[in-house]
Amino acid sequence: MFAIVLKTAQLFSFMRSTEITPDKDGEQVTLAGWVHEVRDLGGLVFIVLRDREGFIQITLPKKAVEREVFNRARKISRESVIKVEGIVKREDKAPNGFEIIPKTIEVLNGSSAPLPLEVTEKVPAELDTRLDNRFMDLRRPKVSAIFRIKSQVVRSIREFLYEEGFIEVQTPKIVSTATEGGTELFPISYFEREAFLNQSPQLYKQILMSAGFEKVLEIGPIFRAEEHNTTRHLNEATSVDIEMSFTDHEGVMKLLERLVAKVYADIIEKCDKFLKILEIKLEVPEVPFPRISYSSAIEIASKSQEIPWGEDLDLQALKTIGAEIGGFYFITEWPTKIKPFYVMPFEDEKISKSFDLMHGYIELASGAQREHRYEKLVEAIKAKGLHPESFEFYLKAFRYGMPPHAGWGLGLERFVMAMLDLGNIREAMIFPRDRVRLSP
RNA sequence: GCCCGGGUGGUGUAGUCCGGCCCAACAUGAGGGCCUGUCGAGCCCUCGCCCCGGGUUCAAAUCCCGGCCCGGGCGCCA
Repeated sequence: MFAIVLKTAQLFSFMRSTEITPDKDGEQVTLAGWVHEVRDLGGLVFIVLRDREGFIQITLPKKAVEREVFNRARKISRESVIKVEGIVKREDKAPNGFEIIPKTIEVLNGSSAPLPLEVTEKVPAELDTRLDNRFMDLRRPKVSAIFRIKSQVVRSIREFLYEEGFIEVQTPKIVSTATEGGTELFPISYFEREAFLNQSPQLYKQILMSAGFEKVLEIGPIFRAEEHNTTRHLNEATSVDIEMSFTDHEGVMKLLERLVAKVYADIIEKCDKFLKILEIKLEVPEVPFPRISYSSAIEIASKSQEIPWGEDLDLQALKTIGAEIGGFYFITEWPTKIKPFYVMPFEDEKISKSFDLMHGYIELASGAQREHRYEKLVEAIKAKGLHPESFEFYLKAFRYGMPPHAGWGLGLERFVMAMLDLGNIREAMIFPRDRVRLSP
Protein backbone atom coordinates (compact mmCIF):
# COMPACT_ATOMS: atom_id res chain seq x y z
CA MET A 1 0.00 0.00 0.00
CA PHE A 2 2.71 2.40 1.03
CA ALA A 3 4.76 1.52 -2.03
CA ILE A 4 1.83 2.21 -4.34
CA VAL A 5 1.18 5.60 -2.79
CA LEU A 6 4.86 6.42 -3.11
CA LYS A 7 4.97 5.40 -6.74
CA THR A 8 1.94 7.41 -7.76
CA ALA A 9 3.65 10.39 -6.17
CA GLN A 10 6.60 9.97 -8.49
CA LEU A 11 6.97 11.53 -11.89
CA PHE A 12 7.60 8.05 -13.26
CA SER A 13 8.26 4.72 -11.60
CA PHE A 14 11.79 3.45 -11.38
CA MET A 15 13.93 1.02 -9.42
CA ARG A 16 16.84 1.79 -7.15
CA SER A 17 20.25 0.31 -7.80
CA THR A 18 20.01 -2.06 -4.84
CA GLU A 19 16.70 -3.52 -6.05
CA ILE A 20 18.31 -5.10 -9.10
CA THR A 21 20.13 -8.41 -8.92
CA PRO A 22 21.68 -10.80 -11.49
CA ASP A 23 18.61 -13.07 -11.38
CA LYS A 24 16.55 -10.27 -12.97
CA ASP A 25 18.46 -11.22 -16.16
CA GLY A 26 16.39 -10.31 -19.21
CA GLU A 27 13.91 -8.05 -17.40
CA GLN A 28 13.25 -4.52 -18.52
CA VAL A 29 13.89 -1.87 -15.85
CA THR A 30 13.82 1.90 -15.47
CA LEU A 31 16.48 3.65 -13.43
CA ALA A 32 17.11 7.27 -12.53
CA GLY A 33 20.13 8.96 -11.06
CA TRP A 34 23.32 10.91 -11.58
CA VAL A 35 26.10 10.15 -14.05
CA HIS A 36 28.99 9.37 -11.72
CA GLU A 37 31.47 8.56 -14.48
CA VAL A 38 31.57 7.84 -18.19
CA ARG A 39 34.25 5.47 -19.47
CA ASP A 40 34.45 5.60 -23.22
CA LEU A 41 36.44 2.71 -24.68
CA GLY A 42 35.56 3.48 -28.28
CA GLY A 43 33.35 0.60 -29.32
CA LEU A 44 32.16 0.14 -25.74
CA VAL A 45 30.94 2.80 -23.32
CA PHE A 46 30.30 2.39 -19.61
CA ILE A 47 28.18 4.81 -17.63
CA VAL A 48 28.34 4.48 -13.88
CA LEU A 49 24.94 5.59 -12.64
CA ARG A 50 24.68 6.67 -9.03
CA ASP A 51 21.48 6.87 -7.06
CA ARG A 52 20.62 7.18 -3.40
CA GLU A 53 21.49 3.60 -2.64
CA GLY A 54 24.59 2.93 -4.71
CA PHE A 55 26.02 2.48 -8.17
CA ILE A 56 24.90 0.54 -11.20
CA GLN A 57 26.72 -0.03 -14.47
CA ILE A 58 25.07 0.90 -17.74
CA THR A 59 26.92 -0.79 -20.59
CA LEU A 60 26.67 0.31 -24.21
CA PRO A 61 28.31 -2.07 -26.69
CA LYS A 62 28.28 -0.14 -29.97
CA LYS A 63 26.63 -2.95 -31.89
CA ALA A 64 24.01 -3.77 -29.26
CA VAL A 65 22.42 -0.34 -28.75
CA GLU A 66 20.85 2.18 -31.11
CA ARG A 67 23.48 4.34 -32.74
CA GLU A 68 21.76 7.53 -31.67
CA VAL A 69 21.62 6.38 -28.00
CA PHE A 70 25.27 5.34 -28.19
CA ASN A 71 26.53 8.63 -29.61
CA ARG A 72 24.57 10.75 -27.20
CA ALA A 73 25.44 8.66 -24.14
CA ARG A 74 29.19 9.11 -24.49
CA LYS A 75 28.79 12.89 -24.47
CA ILE A 76 26.72 13.20 -21.29
CA SER A 77 28.52 15.39 -18.76
CA ARG A 78 29.33 14.03 -15.33
CA GLU A 79 26.67 14.60 -12.64
CA SER A 80 23.88 15.03 -15.18
CA VAL A 81 20.57 13.53 -14.09
CA ILE A 82 19.41 10.78 -16.41
CA LYS A 83 16.62 8.26 -16.79
CA VAL A 84 17.58 4.92 -18.27
CA GLU A 85 15.31 2.23 -19.66
CA GLY A 86 17.04 -1.01 -20.45
CA ILE A 87 17.43 -4.72 -20.01
CA VAL A 88 19.20 -6.37 -17.08
CA LYS A 89 22.00 -8.62 -18.30
CA ARG A 90 23.80 -11.11 -16.12
CA GLU A 91 27.51 -10.55 -16.70
CA ASP A 92 30.38 -11.87 -14.60
CA LYS A 93 32.71 -9.12 -15.79
CA ALA A 94 30.38 -6.40 -14.46
CA PRO A 95 30.35 -5.14 -10.86
CA ASN A 96 27.84 -7.13 -8.77
CA GLY A 97 27.48 -9.62 -11.63
CA PHE A 98 25.09 -7.68 -13.85
CA GLU A 99 24.77 -4.61 -16.03
CA ILE A 100 22.06 -2.69 -17.85
CA ILE A 101 21.94 -2.59 -21.64
CA PRO A 102 19.96 0.58 -22.34
CA LYS A 103 17.18 1.01 -24.86
CA THR A 104 16.84 4.71 -24.13
CA ILE A 105 18.75 7.25 -22.08
CA GLU A 106 17.00 10.51 -21.34
CA VAL A 107 18.91 13.44 -19.90
CA LEU A 108 16.44 14.92 -17.43
CA ASN A 109 18.84 17.74 -16.63
CA GLY A 110 22.44 18.22 -17.68
CA SER A 111 25.25 19.28 -15.37
CA SER A 112 27.64 22.17 -15.95
CA ALA A 113 31.38 21.61 -15.98
CA PRO A 114 33.81 21.75 -14.35
CA LEU A 115 32.35 20.56 -11.07
CA PRO A 116 33.01 22.57 -7.89
CA LEU A 117 34.49 19.46 -6.31
CA GLU A 118 35.16 15.84 -7.18
CA VAL A 119 32.27 13.54 -6.32
CA THR A 120 34.46 10.55 -7.21
CA GLU A 121 36.83 11.32 -4.31
CA LYS A 122 39.85 11.00 -6.57
CA VAL A 123 40.91 14.42 -5.37
CA PRO A 124 40.20 15.53 -1.82
CA ALA A 125 38.44 18.82 -1.06
CA GLU A 126 38.83 21.08 1.95
CA LEU A 127 35.95 21.24 4.39
CA ASP A 128 35.31 24.86 3.53
CA THR A 129 35.05 24.10 -0.20
CA ARG A 130 32.84 21.14 0.61
CA LEU A 131 30.48 23.16 2.78
CA ASP A 132 30.26 25.94 0.18
CA ASN A 133 29.12 23.26 -2.27
CA ARG A 134 27.32 21.04 0.19
CA PHE A 135 24.72 19.85 -2.36
CA MET A 136 27.53 18.23 -4.29
CA ASP A 137 29.58 17.17 -1.28
CA LEU A 138 26.53 15.25 -0.06
CA ARG A 139 26.54 13.24 -3.29
CA ARG A 140 29.71 11.57 -2.10
CA PRO A 141 28.82 8.20 -0.62
CA LYS A 142 30.94 8.73 2.49
CA VAL A 143 29.31 12.04 3.29
CA SER A 144 25.84 10.79 2.54
CA ALA A 145 26.43 7.76 4.79
CA ILE A 146 26.93 10.03 7.81
CA PHE A 147 23.45 11.50 7.38
CA ARG A 148 21.81 8.18 6.66
CA ILE A 149 23.24 7.00 9.99
CA LYS A 150 22.24 10.21 11.75
CA SER A 151 18.69 9.70 10.51
CA GLN A 152 18.64 6.22 12.01
CA VAL A 153 20.12 7.54 15.26
CA VAL A 154 17.20 9.95 15.60
CA ARG A 155 14.72 7.24 14.70
CA SER A 156 16.20 4.86 17.28
CA ILE A 157 16.14 7.51 19.98
CA ARG A 158 12.47 8.20 19.26
CA GLU A 159 11.55 4.53 19.19
CA PHE A 160 13.36 3.85 22.44
CA LEU A 161 11.87 6.78 24.30
CA TYR A 162 8.35 6.28 22.92
CA GLU A 163 8.63 2.70 24.10
CA GLU A 164 9.57 4.05 27.54
CA GLY A 165 6.41 6.15 27.59
CA PHE A 166 7.82 9.54 26.66
CA ILE A 167 5.62 12.20 25.08
CA GLU A 168 7.29 14.22 22.35
CA VAL A 169 6.82 17.97 22.59
CA GLN A 170 7.90 21.12 20.78
CA THR A 171 8.81 24.13 22.91
CA PRO A 172 9.42 27.68 21.67
CA LYS A 173 12.70 28.63 20.07
CA ILE A 174 11.91 32.32 20.37
CA VAL A 175 12.03 33.46 23.99
CA SER A 176 11.77 36.75 25.80
CA THR A 177 14.48 36.61 28.44
CA ALA A 178 18.12 35.77 28.57
CA THR A 179 17.16 32.72 30.57
CA GLU A 180 19.77 30.79 32.42
CA GLY A 181 22.80 32.99 32.28
CA GLY A 182 26.01 31.35 31.22
CA THR A 183 25.94 31.22 27.46
CA GLU A 184 25.43 34.16 25.11
CA LEU A 185 22.17 34.32 23.18
CA PHE A 186 21.35 35.56 19.70
CA PRO A 187 19.12 38.62 19.96
CA ILE A 188 16.39 38.94 17.35
CA SER A 189 13.77 41.52 16.60
CA TYR A 190 10.26 40.44 17.61
CA PHE A 191 7.86 43.15 16.40
CA GLU A 192 8.41 46.09 18.77
CA ARG A 193 10.47 44.08 21.23
CA GLU A 194 13.79 42.32 21.49
CA ALA A 195 13.70 38.55 21.81
CA PHE A 196 16.25 35.73 21.72
CA LEU A 197 16.81 32.38 20.12
CA ASN A 198 16.59 29.77 22.84
CA GLN A 199 19.75 28.15 24.13
CA SER A 200 17.89 25.11 25.48
CA PRO A 201 14.38 23.81 26.18
CA GLN A 202 15.38 23.34 29.83
CA LEU A 203 12.88 25.64 31.52
CA TYR A 204 9.99 24.55 29.31
CA LYS A 205 10.49 20.85 29.77
CA GLN A 206 10.53 21.42 33.52
CA ILE A 207 7.26 23.37 33.34
CA LEU A 208 5.80 20.33 31.60
CA MET A 209 6.64 18.24 34.66
CA SER A 210 4.32 20.50 36.63
CA ALA A 211 1.77 20.02 33.85
CA GLY A 212 1.75 16.32 34.66
CA PHE A 213 3.27 15.00 31.42
CA GLU A 214 5.63 12.89 33.56
CA LYS A 215 8.01 11.99 30.73
CA VAL A 216 8.77 14.42 27.91
CA LEU A 217 11.09 14.28 24.96
CA GLU A 218 12.13 17.00 22.58
CA ILE A 219 14.49 16.83 19.63
CA GLY A 220 15.11 20.30 18.31
CA PRO A 221 17.54 23.08 17.53
CA ILE A 222 19.40 25.06 20.16
CA PHE A 223 21.29 28.27 19.58
CA ARG A 224 24.44 29.51 21.27
CA ALA A 225 25.98 32.86 20.43
CA GLU A 226 29.42 31.95 21.74
CA GLU A 227 32.26 33.02 19.52
CA HIS A 228 33.91 29.67 19.81
CA ASN A 229 35.99 28.42 17.03
CA THR A 230 36.70 24.76 17.52
CA THR A 231 36.05 21.42 15.85
CA ARG A 232 33.43 20.48 18.46
CA HIS A 233 31.20 23.55 18.75
CA LEU A 234 28.36 24.80 16.56
CA ASN A 235 26.24 27.91 16.95
CA GLU A 236 23.16 25.95 15.94
CA ALA A 237 22.99 22.36 17.11
CA THR A 238 20.38 19.70 17.74
CA SER A 239 19.57 18.79 21.29
CA VAL A 240 17.86 15.63 22.44
CA ASP A 241 16.20 16.60 25.70
CA ILE A 242 14.25 14.54 28.16
CA GLU A 243 12.68 15.35 31.50
CA MET A 244 11.14 12.78 33.80
CA SER A 245 9.12 13.03 37.00
CA PHE A 246 9.38 10.93 40.15
CA THR A 247 12.96 9.97 39.55
CA ASP A 248 16.40 11.27 40.39
CA HIS A 249 19.73 11.72 38.61
CA GLU A 250 20.49 8.02 38.94
CA GLY A 251 17.25 7.16 37.20
CA VAL A 252 17.90 9.32 34.18
CA MET A 253 21.54 8.23 33.95
CA LYS A 254 20.39 4.63 33.68
CA LEU A 255 17.92 5.66 30.99
CA LEU A 256 20.64 7.49 29.09
CA GLU A 257 23.15 4.66 29.08
CA ARG A 258 20.48 2.19 27.95
CA LEU A 259 19.52 4.60 25.21
CA VAL A 260 23.11 4.89 24.00
CA ALA A 261 23.53 1.11 23.95
CA LYS A 262 20.23 0.66 22.08
CA VAL A 263 21.18 3.23 19.43
CA TYR A 264 24.54 1.53 18.88
CA ALA A 265 22.83 -1.85 18.55
CA ASP A 266 20.35 -0.43 16.03
CA ILE A 267 23.04 1.25 13.96
CA ILE A 268 25.09 -1.95 13.83
CA GLU A 269 22.01 -3.87 12.74
CA LYS A 270 20.42 -1.42 10.34
CA CYS A 271 23.27 0.68 8.99
CA ASP A 272 25.83 -1.99 8.20
CA LYS A 273 26.08 -0.76 4.61
CA PHE A 274 26.85 2.81 5.67
CA LEU A 275 29.31 1.75 8.36
CA LYS A 276 31.16 -0.23 5.70
CA ILE A 277 31.27 2.80 3.41
CA LEU A 278 32.76 4.78 6.29
CA GLU A 279 35.06 1.87 7.18
CA ILE A 280 33.87 1.95 10.77
CA LYS A 281 33.45 -1.02 13.05
CA LEU A 282 31.09 -0.35 15.94
CA GLU A 283 30.60 -2.27 19.13
CA VAL A 284 27.71 -1.89 21.53
CA PRO A 285 29.14 -0.23 24.64
CA GLU A 286 28.82 -2.17 27.84
CA VAL A 287 26.26 -0.96 30.38
CA PRO A 288 26.53 0.38 33.04
CA PHE A 289 29.06 3.05 32.06
CA PRO A 290 31.75 3.86 34.61
CA ARG A 291 30.80 6.63 37.05
CA ILE A 292 33.62 8.93 38.05
CA SER A 293 32.89 11.52 40.68
CA TYR A 294 34.10 15.05 40.04
CA SER A 295 36.48 14.66 42.99
CA SER A 296 38.10 11.55 41.60
CA ALA A 297 38.15 13.17 38.15
CA ILE A 298 40.33 16.03 39.38
CA GLU A 299 42.53 13.46 41.05
CA ILE A 300 43.02 11.64 37.74
CA ALA A 301 43.63 15.00 36.05
CA SER A 302 46.28 15.84 38.62
CA LYS A 303 48.65 13.58 36.67
CA SER A 304 48.93 16.43 34.18
CA GLN A 305 47.81 19.46 36.21
CA GLU A 306 46.36 20.61 39.50
CA ILE A 307 42.67 21.54 39.43
CA PRO A 308 41.54 23.25 42.64
CA TRP A 309 38.30 21.70 43.95
CA GLY A 310 35.40 23.74 42.58
CA GLU A 311 37.01 24.71 39.28
CA ASP A 312 35.57 23.47 36.00
CA LEU A 313 37.51 20.79 34.13
CA ASP A 314 39.35 22.29 31.19
CA LEU A 315 40.17 20.52 27.98
CA GLN A 316 43.58 19.32 29.12
CA ALA A 317 42.05 17.78 32.24
CA LEU A 318 39.32 16.08 30.21
CA LYS A 319 41.92 14.69 27.81
CA THR A 320 43.85 13.16 30.69
CA ILE A 321 40.67 11.69 32.18
CA GLY A 322 39.38 10.53 28.80
CA ALA A 323 42.67 8.77 28.05
CA GLU A 324 42.53 7.04 31.44
CA ILE A 325 38.89 5.88 31.33
CA GLY A 326 38.18 5.64 27.58
CA GLY A 327 34.83 5.14 25.84
CA PHE A 328 31.61 6.26 27.51
CA TYR A 329 31.62 7.27 31.17
CA PHE A 330 29.84 9.64 33.52
CA ILE A 331 31.39 12.38 35.58
CA THR A 332 29.08 12.83 38.56
CA GLU A 333 28.67 14.91 41.70
CA TRP A 334 29.78 18.24 40.30
CA PRO A 335 30.29 21.24 42.55
CA THR A 336 26.96 23.06 42.78
CA LYS A 337 28.51 26.42 42.03
CA ILE A 338 29.69 25.46 38.52
CA LYS A 339 26.33 23.98 37.55
CA PRO A 340 23.20 25.96 36.68
CA PHE A 341 20.70 27.08 39.31
CA TYR A 342 18.17 24.33 38.60
CA VAL A 343 20.36 21.40 39.72
CA MET A 344 19.51 19.66 42.98
CA PRO A 345 22.24 19.76 45.61
CA PHE A 346 23.00 16.88 47.96
CA GLU A 347 22.58 17.29 51.75
CA ASP A 348 26.09 18.70 51.55
CA GLU A 349 25.07 21.61 49.37
CA LYS A 350 28.51 22.03 47.83
CA ILE A 351 27.88 18.97 45.65
CA SER A 352 25.04 18.54 43.18
CA LYS A 353 23.09 15.60 41.82
CA SER A 354 24.43 16.32 38.38
CA PHE A 355 26.33 14.41 35.75
CA ASP A 356 27.94 14.73 32.35
CA LEU A 357 28.03 11.88 29.87
CA MET A 358 31.48 11.79 28.33
CA HIS A 359 33.02 9.98 25.39
CA GLY A 360 36.77 10.31 25.57
CA TYR A 361 37.31 13.99 26.27
CA ILE A 362 34.08 15.15 24.62
CA GLU A 363 31.01 16.01 26.67
CA LEU A 364 27.95 14.48 25.00
CA ALA A 365 25.22 15.13 27.50
CA SER A 366 24.67 16.79 30.80
CA GLY A 367 21.86 16.26 33.25
CA ALA A 368 20.78 16.28 36.85
CA GLN A 369 18.03 15.85 39.29
CA ARG A 370 16.33 19.27 39.40
CA GLU A 371 15.54 21.50 42.32
CA HIS A 372 11.75 21.25 42.63
CA ARG A 373 11.37 23.11 45.94
CA TYR A 374 10.23 26.65 45.18
CA GLU A 375 12.05 28.45 48.01
CA LYS A 376 15.33 26.68 47.33
CA LEU A 377 15.06 27.38 43.62
CA VAL A 378 14.52 31.11 44.17
CA GLU A 379 17.55 31.11 46.47
CA ALA A 380 19.63 29.33 43.84
CA ILE A 381 18.63 31.84 41.16
CA LYS A 382 19.68 34.70 43.41
CA ALA A 383 22.94 32.95 44.28
CA LYS A 384 23.81 32.96 40.58
CA GLY A 385 23.26 36.72 40.45
CA LEU A 386 20.06 36.31 38.39
CA HIS A 387 16.69 37.90 39.02
CA PRO A 388 13.75 35.69 40.06
CA GLU A 389 11.33 38.22 38.48
CA SER A 390 12.58 37.40 35.01
CA PHE A 391 11.87 33.71 35.68
CA GLU A 392 8.32 34.23 36.86
CA PHE A 393 6.83 32.27 33.93
CA TYR A 394 8.98 29.34 35.08
CA LEU A 395 8.83 29.75 38.86
CA LYS A 396 5.03 29.94 38.79
CA ALA A 397 4.94 26.27 37.79
CA PHE A 398 6.80 25.40 41.00
CA ARG A 399 4.22 26.92 43.35
CA TYR A 400 1.27 24.70 42.47
CA GLY A 401 2.49 21.13 42.74
CA MET A 402 5.78 20.42 41.03
CA PRO A 403 6.86 16.77 41.31
CA PRO A 404 10.47 15.80 41.92
CA HIS A 405 12.09 15.32 38.53
CA ALA A 406 15.32 14.87 36.62
CA GLY A 407 16.49 15.04 33.03
CA TRP A 408 19.28 15.53 30.56
CA GLY A 409 20.17 17.08 27.24
CA LEU A 410 22.21 15.17 24.70
CA GLY A 411 24.01 16.91 21.82
CA LEU A 412 22.96 14.98 18.75
CA GLU A 413 25.86 16.10 16.57
CA ARG A 414 28.36 15.37 19.33
CA PHE A 415 26.86 11.91 19.69
CA VAL A 416 27.14 11.21 15.95
CA MET A 417 30.65 12.66 15.93
CA ALA A 418 31.70 10.33 18.75
CA MET A 419 30.04 7.30 17.18
CA LEU A 420 31.55 7.81 13.74
CA ASP A 421 34.85 9.17 15.00
CA LEU A 422 34.48 12.38 12.97
CA GLY A 423 37.29 14.88 13.29
CA ASN A 424 35.02 17.91 13.08
CA ILE A 425 31.47 18.40 14.35
CA ARG A 426 30.61 20.23 11.12
CA GLU A 427 30.79 16.83 9.43
CA ALA A 428 27.81 15.77 11.54
CA MET A 429 25.65 18.78 10.63
CA ILE A 430 24.14 18.88 7.18
CA PHE A 431 24.30 22.69 6.86
CA PRO A 432 26.42 23.81 9.81
CA ARG A 433 26.34 27.25 11.40
CA ASP A 434 29.59 28.35 12.95
CA ARG A 435 31.29 31.61 13.90
CA VAL A 436 31.57 32.67 10.27
CA ARG A 437 29.31 30.44 8.24
CA LEU A 438 25.74 31.58 7.59
CA SER A 439 25.33 30.06 4.13
CA PRO A 440 24.28 27.76 2.58
C1' G B 1 39.23 36.84 21.74
C1' C B 2 44.60 34.89 21.94
C1' C B 3 48.66 32.03 19.67
C1' C B 4 50.42 29.44 15.42
C1' G B 5 50.00 28.01 10.23
C1' G B 6 48.15 29.06 5.45
C1' G B 7 45.76 31.54 0.62
C1' U B 8 49.14 28.92 -6.41
C1' G B 9 44.12 26.38 -12.69
C1' G B 10 37.19 24.03 -11.20
C1' U B 11 39.43 20.58 -7.13
C1' G B 12 43.83 18.98 -4.21
C1' U B 13 49.00 19.84 -3.91
C1' A B 14 54.65 21.19 -5.19
C1' G B 15 57.51 25.61 -5.70
C1' U B 16 58.30 30.45 -1.09
C1' C B 17 63.13 29.16 3.69
C1' C B 18 67.89 31.26 0.33
C1' G B 19 64.22 36.68 -5.35
C1' G B 20 66.42 35.29 -11.43
C1' C B 21 66.89 28.43 -13.49
C1' C B 22 58.82 29.82 -12.95
C1' C B 23 55.59 33.59 -19.61
C1' A B 24 54.98 28.41 -12.73
C1' A B 25 55.10 21.97 -11.96
C1' C B 26 52.15 17.37 -10.65
C1' A B 27 47.48 14.84 -10.05
C1' U B 28 42.48 15.24 -11.00
C1' G B 29 39.32 17.99 -14.35
C1' A B 30 37.47 20.35 -19.01
C1' G B 31 37.55 20.30 -24.73
C1' G B 32 39.11 17.10 -28.79
C1' G B 33 41.13 12.36 -30.76
C1' C B 34 42.38 6.72 -30.58
C1' C B 35 40.68 2.23 -28.42
C1' U B 36 34.83 -3.60 -27.40
C1' G B 37 35.33 -5.23 -20.74
C1' U B 38 36.23 -0.62 -18.07
C1' C B 39 35.49 -0.71 -12.78
C1' G B 40 40.66 5.51 -9.59
C1' A B 41 40.62 2.53 -17.39
C1' G B 42 44.87 3.58 -20.76
C1' C B 43 47.40 6.57 -24.59
C1' C B 44 47.94 11.41 -27.64
C1' C B 45 46.85 16.83 -28.34
C1' U B 46 44.81 21.28 -26.22
C1' C B 47 42.84 24.57 -22.14
C1' G B 48 42.97 26.65 -17.35
C1' C B 49 46.17 29.23 -11.52
C1' C B 50 50.31 32.75 -8.11
C1' C B 51 43.83 36.33 -2.59
C1' C B 52 43.58 42.09 -2.79
C1' G B 53 46.31 46.83 -2.30
C1' G B 54 50.92 49.20 -1.54
C1' G B 55 56.36 48.95 -1.06
C1' U B 56 61.68 47.19 -1.84
C1' U B 57 64.49 45.61 -6.30
C1' C B 58 67.51 45.64 -12.62
C1' A B 59 64.17 41.45 -11.34
C1' A B 60 58.74 39.29 -6.76
C1' A B 61 54.43 33.31 -6.46
C1' U B 62 58.97 34.03 -3.40
C1' C B 63 61.11 39.68 0.73
C1' C B 64 58.43 43.91 3.67
C1' C B 65 53.72 46.63 5.23
C1' G B 66 48.33 46.82 5.35
C1' G B 67 43.70 44.39 4.33
C1' C B 68 40.41 40.32 3.45
C1' C B 69 39.64 35.10 3.82
C1' C B 70 40.64 30.01 5.61
C1' G B 71 42.67 26.11 8.84
C1' G B 72 44.73 24.20 13.57
C1' G B 73 45.43 24.74 18.88
C1' C B 74 43.46 27.13 23.08
C1' G B 75 39.96 30.24 25.50
C1' C B 76 34.89 31.31 25.94
C1' C B 77 30.80 27.72 26.37
C1' A B 78 24.16 24.05 31.51
